[in-house]
Amino acid sequence: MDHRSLLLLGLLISQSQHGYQIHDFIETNLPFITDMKKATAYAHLEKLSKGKYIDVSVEQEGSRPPRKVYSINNQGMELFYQLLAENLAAADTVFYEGDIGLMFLDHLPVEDTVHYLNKRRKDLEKKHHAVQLTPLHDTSKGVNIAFQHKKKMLEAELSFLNETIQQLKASPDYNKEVE
Amino acid sequence: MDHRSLLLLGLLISQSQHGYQIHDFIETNLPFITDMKKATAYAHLEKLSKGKYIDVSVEQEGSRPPRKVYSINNQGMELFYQLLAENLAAADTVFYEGDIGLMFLDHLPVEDTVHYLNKRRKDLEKKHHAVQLTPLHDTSKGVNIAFQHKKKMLEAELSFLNETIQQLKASPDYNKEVE
DNA sequence: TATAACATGTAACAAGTTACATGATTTC
DNA sequence: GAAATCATGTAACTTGTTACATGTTATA
Repeated sequence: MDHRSLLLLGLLISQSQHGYQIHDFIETNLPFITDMKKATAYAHLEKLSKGKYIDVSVEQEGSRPPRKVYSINNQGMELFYQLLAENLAAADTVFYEGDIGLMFLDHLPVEDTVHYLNKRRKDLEKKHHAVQLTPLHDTSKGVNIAFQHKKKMLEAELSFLNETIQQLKASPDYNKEVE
Repeated sequence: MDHRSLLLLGLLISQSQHGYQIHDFIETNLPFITDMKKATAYAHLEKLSKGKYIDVSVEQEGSRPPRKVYSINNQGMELFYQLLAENLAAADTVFYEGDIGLMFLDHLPVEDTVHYLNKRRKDLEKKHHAVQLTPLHDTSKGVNIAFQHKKKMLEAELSFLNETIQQLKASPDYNKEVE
């Protein structure tokens, strides 16, 4: 909730924008930070606007669909700083759905577990690769740090997975024939 | 969704249990794996029961409130293996809310950012400490691995935070007087 | 000429949480 | 005698997603 408003406000600081534009920016540039959907972005912008945190002005080019251009105002800046402080100061609790599968790997033959975890690793490598390739045309220090964080966490996942797979393969009841 | 059913089914394999008991177990033993709420657990158990994946029998001790004891059946075991395979094979996409704050740290004086991130670090250290202290009376290999994963991810967070704070402190416009 | 991109919005749906209701028993 | 624990459940609410409706303009 809060972090979505923070994101929208933050993006409006660098320039006034309309909803479509903001969502488009998020989708093409920040797919590793959030997957906020269009309808959600529009709804939040309207809510921020109703709360007087952002101002609206309707623009229109020719007979193209009119666009609502949002600009952050003083109240919005105050809210931004408040949300930013809260966000920076708190370590959000992250739950990993994948941990639940791990909990029950005793119920499978080691070979099967290794087979599935190898798939997980491939999946992960693809994601890691994608983050690597992200163009950082935005040279903002902060955005860079956020990307570094994301990359580091993916690498931790990858290193954990590799260790775990090795460990399982080293177990006495692992049948090497299946490879 | 899926991972919640997987968890409940998995816990029912080791023993038949009633909802209160299962939720109690989760709350006291798995606070780092999930924070599934009571109402959610009950609802999922009822859904699994309606889907014929688990059987119910009502027990009652004296005049205490009756309890619905759930047992996993063959259909449930099949579902369990299917959900387990899917869970193990997929790397779930994790978004870190904290990344959004990081993105905008350019908008604050470095000293403020450092101050907030130090708070974040304390918060994180507390969480890391708590995981460290978790009693692993359950000696299941899988549960252990899941906990190791959680621990490793927290350590990656911590290491990232330390590096980032150091980096910020090393920036030319960081004023050491404030410490 | 079809379809993708531009631009906004709404209604239905999905999933989970909060808060409460009920009522017995054990503990402070 | 009050409060916590045991045991289940429901209704209202929150948040976000999916899918669609609308209509123009650029592109294939």
